[in-house]
Amino acid sequence: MAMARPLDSYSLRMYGNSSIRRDLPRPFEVIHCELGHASFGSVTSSSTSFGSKFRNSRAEIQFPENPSSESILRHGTSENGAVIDVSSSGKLIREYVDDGFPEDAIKVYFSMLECGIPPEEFRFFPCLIKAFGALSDKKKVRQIHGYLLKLGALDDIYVGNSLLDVYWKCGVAKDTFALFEKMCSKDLVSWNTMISGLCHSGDHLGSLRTFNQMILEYGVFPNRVACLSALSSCSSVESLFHGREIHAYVVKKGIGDEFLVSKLIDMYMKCGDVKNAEYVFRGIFNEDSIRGNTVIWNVMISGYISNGYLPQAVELFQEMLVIQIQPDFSTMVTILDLCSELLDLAVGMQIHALVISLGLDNDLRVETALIDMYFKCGDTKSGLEIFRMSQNRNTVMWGAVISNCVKSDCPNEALELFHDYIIGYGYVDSVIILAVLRACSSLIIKPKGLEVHGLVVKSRFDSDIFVGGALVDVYAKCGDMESAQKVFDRLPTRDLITWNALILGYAQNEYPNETLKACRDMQFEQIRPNAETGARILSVCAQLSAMIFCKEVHGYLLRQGLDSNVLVNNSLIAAYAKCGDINSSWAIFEKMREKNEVSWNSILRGLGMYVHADKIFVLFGKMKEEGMKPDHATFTSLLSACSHAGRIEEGWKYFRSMVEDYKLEPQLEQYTCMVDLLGRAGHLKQAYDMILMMPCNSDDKIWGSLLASCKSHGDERLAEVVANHIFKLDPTSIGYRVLLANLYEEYGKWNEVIRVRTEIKGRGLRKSPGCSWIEIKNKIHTFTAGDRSHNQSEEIYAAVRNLSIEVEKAGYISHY
DNA sequence: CTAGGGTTAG
Repeated sequence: MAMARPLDSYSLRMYGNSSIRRDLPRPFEVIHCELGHASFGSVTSSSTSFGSKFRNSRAEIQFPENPSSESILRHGTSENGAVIDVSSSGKLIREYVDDGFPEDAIKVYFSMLECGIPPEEFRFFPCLIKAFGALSDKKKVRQIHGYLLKLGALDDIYVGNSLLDVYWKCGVAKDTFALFEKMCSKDLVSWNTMISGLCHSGDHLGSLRTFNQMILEYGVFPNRVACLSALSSCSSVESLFHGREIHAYVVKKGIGDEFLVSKLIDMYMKCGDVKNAEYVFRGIFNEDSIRGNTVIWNVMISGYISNGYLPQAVELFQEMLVIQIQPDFSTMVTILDLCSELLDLAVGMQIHALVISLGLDNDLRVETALIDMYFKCGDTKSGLEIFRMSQNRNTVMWGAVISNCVKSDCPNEALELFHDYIIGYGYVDSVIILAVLRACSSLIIKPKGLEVHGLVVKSRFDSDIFVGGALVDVYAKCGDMESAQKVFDRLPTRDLITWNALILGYAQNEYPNETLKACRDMQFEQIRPNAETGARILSVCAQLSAMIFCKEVHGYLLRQGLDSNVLVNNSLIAAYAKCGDINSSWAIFEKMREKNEVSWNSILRGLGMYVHADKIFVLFGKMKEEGMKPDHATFTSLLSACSHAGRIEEGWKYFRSMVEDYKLEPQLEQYTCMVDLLGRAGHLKQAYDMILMMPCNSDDKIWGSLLASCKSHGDERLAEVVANHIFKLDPTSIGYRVLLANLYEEYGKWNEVIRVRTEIKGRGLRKSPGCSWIEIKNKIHTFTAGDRSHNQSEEIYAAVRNLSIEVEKAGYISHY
């Protein structure tokens, strides 16, 4: 993705703030004359001088058409008396261009002309063209192009080739092609300029096409320069076919120097052909001159890493040290990346020691890689320490530390660092802004999000889809879908990530209709959802127990060809079970060709709500047979099945097995299942002791389960104790107070009933009424007790009365 | 006088 960068000192120099060097020999006294952005000087002279001509010419360079009257002289004289000749101005121009002062170089040329030297004497046009190119102003390049055309200088192949190159560097591919077509003679350099220009401009296929055209249509055979560019293009488009052809050609011609060798290895690695990369690499052991080339080793190691050959990368690095190839900063950066990948802190620390002994610990890039390594290997403290001690921080290093803090689940730390950063720098880049937005999202802090949003707009990142997606996510997490939609609508383009952020926002905030609409709109834009989109929407379907929603999403995912995805199917199993359609869950489970642990856990959990416990136990046996490893979720499913069926014996068996056979430390969830199981079976004291003895903190759910058991087994004394535990955890708890009151009521403890009910009133607590809903034509209609707001409520209540009569006729006896 | 150079920090 394209990243906006603040202007650096280089570009500042290019635009406006032209620096004129004083330390180089300056034979001419210079006056300034405005010319577009850049300023030019010209020799002090009469009003008829050429300098005054381009002052009036609306930022156009006016090249002198006729030499001035005195120009019969071969050698001009400047005002301070220095003799100027063509060759000394040429040398000066070259010097200025090489040192990065193109404006001064151009001034020298004009001065030369003003001194009466005719342009046709000049033989440094390629250098002058380079100077124009360095101004990064395509208009000025076109002007010198026209000027040279008039002079007839374009017949010179050097001049043409230089112009080609400069056009590429100014990013005007169209003009380059036009010139290339018109050039009457093309040599290898012309072709190479085109091939490498295409390569650098990102048109790798065009680059390879030109390479082939040169050989096949024009019979020009490539040299090593052409091969280097073409190999770069092969790497980028991963064209192993072309790469191998070039490899063969290089071998046949015997032009394999160290640059070509490393490019070839790089090409094979980028194409995923590790075997051939190794083959080329082994060749260097026969060539003493290039065996010690560090870069080749670096390319080889980083190639191994990017192809996932981590042990080989380690081995090669060790070999490199053994045969004493000098590692450089790039080796260190690459190896630190390897440590991060391996999550090997011990080796990372050894590399840190090596970095210090090599004296590379002050290298900004190495320091940044060290910070990254420590964070990724889980040593946040050391990562921060290196950052704090670093003498040479830059935006990349700040980005490394801030984004790693967010990834390491320290969003507060990240926001503090960001605060320090922004005070010192005043601008942000996209990596930092993304990290900060993620921190806001995970902390759900909207004010900070709004502040960063302001910064996003100010820094002109508001049309960046990555940043936009992160902003949508922040607003969605904070529940402000209106703002999320606004940000989304303003994005110039949307991709899967941004759509996902919006859809999940609607889903998580329980807007099923908007969620589905967004899914349809995404489809309309021809963007296909990925498995994660599907899984996350389905988890919302499950949360909402919304059957129609679930079916529609299922159909949608089917049409998108995601029905064979494990993640999607696991979510479908859970969602259908939650919506009460266990048959669909089972059908999906049976049809799945690829199942993982989560698939088994989902179906066990789903079935646990509906079928006989024995079936669950059998299924668990099958799960083990298929080599699946039970985890906490598996045991939660098993234990809750035992609890529903009152199977104490099996409950204890699985609980013990979890600890002993699978070395899984029971969590609150599993303890809750056991307390529920014991309580339902009337082992109230045992259940109570279990809560007190378990190593984790209790919550209202585990106590609530026991309270319900106390109610059904009529132990009002324990109920009081249990209830007090709940009220201590949640003083405003209303549901459990009602449960307690009902318990006393059932056993005729009227004084206690009054006490609890008075407390409820005194605390101003109100129980939110129960609620049910039904889906009709993609709309969810909700109903609460006594609600008459629905416009068909009369008919609805009439239907309810009729149903009640029918139910009683059928023999149902209501408890109330 | 003109083309080109490998790995490479968030």
